[in-house]
Amino acid sequence: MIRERTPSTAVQKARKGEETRAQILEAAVQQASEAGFESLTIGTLAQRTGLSKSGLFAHFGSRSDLQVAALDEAARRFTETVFLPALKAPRGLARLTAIVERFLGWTERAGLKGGCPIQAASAEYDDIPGAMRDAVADRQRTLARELARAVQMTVETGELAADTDVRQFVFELYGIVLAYYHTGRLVGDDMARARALAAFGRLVASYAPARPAARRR
Amino acid sequence: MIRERTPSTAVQKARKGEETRAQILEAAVQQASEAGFESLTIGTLAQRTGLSKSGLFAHFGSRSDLQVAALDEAARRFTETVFLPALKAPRGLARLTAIVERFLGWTERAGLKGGCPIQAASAEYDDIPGAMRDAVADRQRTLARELARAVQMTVETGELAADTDVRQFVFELYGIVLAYYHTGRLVGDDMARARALAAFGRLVASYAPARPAARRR
DNA sequence: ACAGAAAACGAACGGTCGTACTATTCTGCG
DNA sequence: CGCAGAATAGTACGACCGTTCGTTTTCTGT
Repeated sequence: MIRERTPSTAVQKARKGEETRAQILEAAVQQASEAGFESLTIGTLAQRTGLSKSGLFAHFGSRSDLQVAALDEAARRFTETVFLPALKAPRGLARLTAIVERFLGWTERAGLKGGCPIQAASAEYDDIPGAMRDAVADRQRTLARELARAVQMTVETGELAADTDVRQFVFELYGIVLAYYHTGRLVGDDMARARALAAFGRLVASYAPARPAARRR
Repeated sequence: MIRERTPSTAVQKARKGEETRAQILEAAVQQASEAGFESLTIGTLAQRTGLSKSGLFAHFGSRSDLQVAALDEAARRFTETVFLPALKAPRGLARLTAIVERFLGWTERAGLKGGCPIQAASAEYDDIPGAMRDAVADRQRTLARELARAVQMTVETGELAADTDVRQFVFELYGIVLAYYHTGRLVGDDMARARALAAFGRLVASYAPARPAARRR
């Protein structure tokens, strides 16, 4: 992976092939964001990257592998854009709120022009067995687990009721995010974001502890 | 298929062509439910219905028209399966609850094997200008309006707070439905349904009037 | 029963799809 | 510099795509 001759630049140079591969994935994620993973076609992508069909194809064993790789790349960016920065906030409600705020419209922050690729993949391959469905189901499980962890911590800081059903909370939280993505194109992003944040506030309030405990620390 | 002149049955027989067209749309909606509208291909559909490609094609001017027709048919079934029966419940919370209960898993009740076609279309064509996007956006607006009407009635019966932000309520309600569809394939339909109904109960409770008013009538 | 209309068919089109194969060009190390 | 191996290009393939068109079959109204 890491490669270097003279480390003149901060970023380590990969071998040429990996660099090209990264460029392809960049284009692929962009395309998937705009028109779904089913629109990831070898020819279109080759044209977009300036490669020949066969040259591009050689980087992945098959179209399916390319799609999965693009999904992985999208997930990597999601983590990088949403979760990692939110870890700087103190655990508990602050961090959970940071996650939600970054979750809403993360694609824009990540430079994607369309919607959330992971959600797109989820909708596209829900009922179609294959490598893509397996990959996307795996990603969704990971996401749910990480959200649950953040919620659990918020319970532990006393900012949510001790008897909070964490999975139920995550379910409702994810619903808000989905509604946000769904509504965005219809009523404008700002409005959708405001509605989503309001909904999140109401959700937190409805799970508030009986007698608000002092926050730890 | 079946054909007759004398109207011995209650249902008036359409001309042969319209009957075939209906069969095609039946197959198309089924297919869209299972694998999305982008999977609606002339060849596949012809094979499914036992028609020739050109024979099928003649019923619609283009693939795009076929897709839109399939979406319209799906929407018709949605109304038939979800809204119309719920109108029998008295206006207010009872009717709203009936709508939600029928909304969850309506595809199964309508005989579809996959997910909700309308939601699939929504995800697929969000960012792709064209006839399909226009059609699906229109459907979504109609749906939001009808949900808002049911919620508004519930406010008027005093079962929701008088200062309820109806659009916000619909936003959150729709999020629950989306989360249900999204979670269903991951954790099983029963579990997802239970979570969705619990979330709906919590949503209603969180918008409860300050001092619960007596229900009208 | 028959004529005219409607419906369905069959073949063909130019394209694009994913994927093999081989050939060429480039890159990085000794 | 030269050479091995990686990276990319080129070409060809069979399959399917949506669509067109002319023909044939089936229906329908009288």
